[in-house]
Amino acid sequence: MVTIKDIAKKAKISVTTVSRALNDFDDVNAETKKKIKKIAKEMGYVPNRMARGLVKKDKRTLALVLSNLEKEGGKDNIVYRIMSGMYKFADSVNFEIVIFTTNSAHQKETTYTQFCHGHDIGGAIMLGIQIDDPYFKEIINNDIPVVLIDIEGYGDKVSSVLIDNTEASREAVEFLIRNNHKNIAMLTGRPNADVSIPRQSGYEKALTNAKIEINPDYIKCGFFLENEAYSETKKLIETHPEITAIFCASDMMACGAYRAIRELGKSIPNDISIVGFDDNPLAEYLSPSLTTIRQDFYNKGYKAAEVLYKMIKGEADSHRVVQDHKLILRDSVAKAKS
Amino acid sequence: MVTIKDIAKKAKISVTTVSRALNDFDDVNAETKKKIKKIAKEMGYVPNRMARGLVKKDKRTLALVLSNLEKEGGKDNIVYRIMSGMYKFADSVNFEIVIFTTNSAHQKETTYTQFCHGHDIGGAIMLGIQIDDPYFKEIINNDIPVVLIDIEGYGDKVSSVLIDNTEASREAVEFLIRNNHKNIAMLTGRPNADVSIPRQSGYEKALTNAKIEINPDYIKCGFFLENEAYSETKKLIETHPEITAIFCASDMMACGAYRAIRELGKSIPNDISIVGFDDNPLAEYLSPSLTTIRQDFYNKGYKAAEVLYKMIKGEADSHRVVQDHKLILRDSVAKAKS
DNA sequence: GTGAAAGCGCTAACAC
DNA sequence: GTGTTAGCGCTTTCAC
Repeated sequence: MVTIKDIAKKAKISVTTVSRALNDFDDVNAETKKKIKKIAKEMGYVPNRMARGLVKKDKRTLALVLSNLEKEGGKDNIVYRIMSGMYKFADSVNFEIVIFTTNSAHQKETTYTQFCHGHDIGGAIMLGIQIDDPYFKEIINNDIPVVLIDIEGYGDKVSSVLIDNTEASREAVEFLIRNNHKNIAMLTGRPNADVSIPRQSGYEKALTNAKIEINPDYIKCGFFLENEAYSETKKLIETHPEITAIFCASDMMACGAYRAIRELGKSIPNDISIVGFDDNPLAEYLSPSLTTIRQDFYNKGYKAAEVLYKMIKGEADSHRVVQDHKLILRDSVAKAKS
Repeated sequence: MVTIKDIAKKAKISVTTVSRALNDFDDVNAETKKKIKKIAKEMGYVPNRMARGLVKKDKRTLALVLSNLEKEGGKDNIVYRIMSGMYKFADSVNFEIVIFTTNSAHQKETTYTQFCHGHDIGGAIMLGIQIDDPYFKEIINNDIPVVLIDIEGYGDKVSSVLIDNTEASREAVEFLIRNNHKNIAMLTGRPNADVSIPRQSGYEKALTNAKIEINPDYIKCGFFLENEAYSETKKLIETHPEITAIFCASDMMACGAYRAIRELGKSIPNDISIVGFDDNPLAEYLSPSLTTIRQDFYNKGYKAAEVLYKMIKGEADSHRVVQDHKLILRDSVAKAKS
């Protein structure tokens, strides 16, 4: 492994000058600089991040805190897409990402704070964290900048990247209403997920705007889980056969609903229309293909990394980034028979 | 940030002893050790990985080399599941993983070797790399241990984790044959993917064993791509209406085949049976649900990390780890009409 | 413009 | 058992 010392020796010059040349300081002779850079290249020199990290205070590493990176890890590829975006940006500014995994249940002996100190972390992106997570408070109160994905947090070092969940849900449900549906049920997500509340508000708002009364019996919690959604849907349709449409706060729940409806011998969309949320890859392969709200997860990751970068650099304060969403029309919605 | 120096000061003892105590050396007084550990805990001491990494030669970091971590990144969650497994193991031995992304087309200025040196990498896991990748040779000839996923490589520092692709394919096609199919087509993967050859061999082997002649016209390359598979299937069925079954070397290609068959007004599995490969989450949600070969990707990642760990520790030489696979029976195969 | 020297936090000789 | 010293590869005062 070639070090600046080797270069110095070869160039018959001090390590100091080599260091300065390689870091493009102006107080070094143009000739010398050029020569040193050439030699460094020839010898295949690579700066050692550890050594540099040890002495410099400006951190070039981000932590990605992943909650519940579990065996099955959801059938979506949301985390993957967010990560792709993050890496894309991080790469472009030569930042590193190191992943710290946690789970709410079993606390590891290494805490988040310890992790950050041990790695000279400049900032962190949190994904999949929940509002009642023990980590949540710790992270928010930490002094290093944080970007939260899909969850709001307050503090001068805390930013959030999310979509307008209320608005998106409202659009989804309004689309159903425009298709003459009146008895519209909703499958909500985990109550401790920050997106669950606005998604439900959007649903309620749409109904209220259309002067449709909100029926609490129509609102069931599916915990973002397919199986939970399946059983809730089954109960829902059996007890309330008048329901003609269901808005699901995630595509995975829509999958569960599909299964329940099919088992009850009903047809989608003829008997019951469905709208999902996320546009996970499954959506277009279901039969019928699922009308849903699309989120750009790749861009979410990219933005999150960018916002974090700016906070670390001191170029930006904490703020909220609201991303666009889009209702994707497919085949799971039909006009309600009037 | 608290350092061993701080601890030393507080304990009125030298840094050396603190270091040794914290690292559980036996040549330090039990009393002292206990005291030091207590103080360290109280002060919330965390060893700085950089400082340690700088001075120790035993590397505790793995590189995960991800080829083509792209925007869309496939609709499967294979990479995600492999990663989950890797992190699980790495966590258990307190190893770190740092991700290096590459793509075949655009070479980054930082090469793999540079990356490894810059990070004091102990070993690397390669995912998604292809046999004709420029990186491939570089990596294989590098002196640091490598574990390849789904691709064979030779060298005394090179291990592979894979399934028996030939055998798996043979089983898949034999299942079709047992269902009276004789005119069985195959959609193969990218020719430069290492798994493509054995998967095709398995197909041919099954046919040969059953004394069915191999028809080259029945073998089409789908490049693991849905759209490619779609158009190839369409051509295939149009020109060879006698085909009653298609074996696809990936589930994504099966999706393409589904679409083509449906558009031709034929039914799955009544007119044409399909078997896929991977058991990606989509498989069970397709209509009809897809019979396919299941791979345990989580375990693949876990094993890969474990093998790498052992190589780094010098506890194992390079070797091949062959994982189990399983034919998952669903609804996309029917008995051929005789 | 360039170099000598100190030090980041830690570990590893070697002495005592 | 414990402390002293040196050094990992790099950056950064501060002289010259």
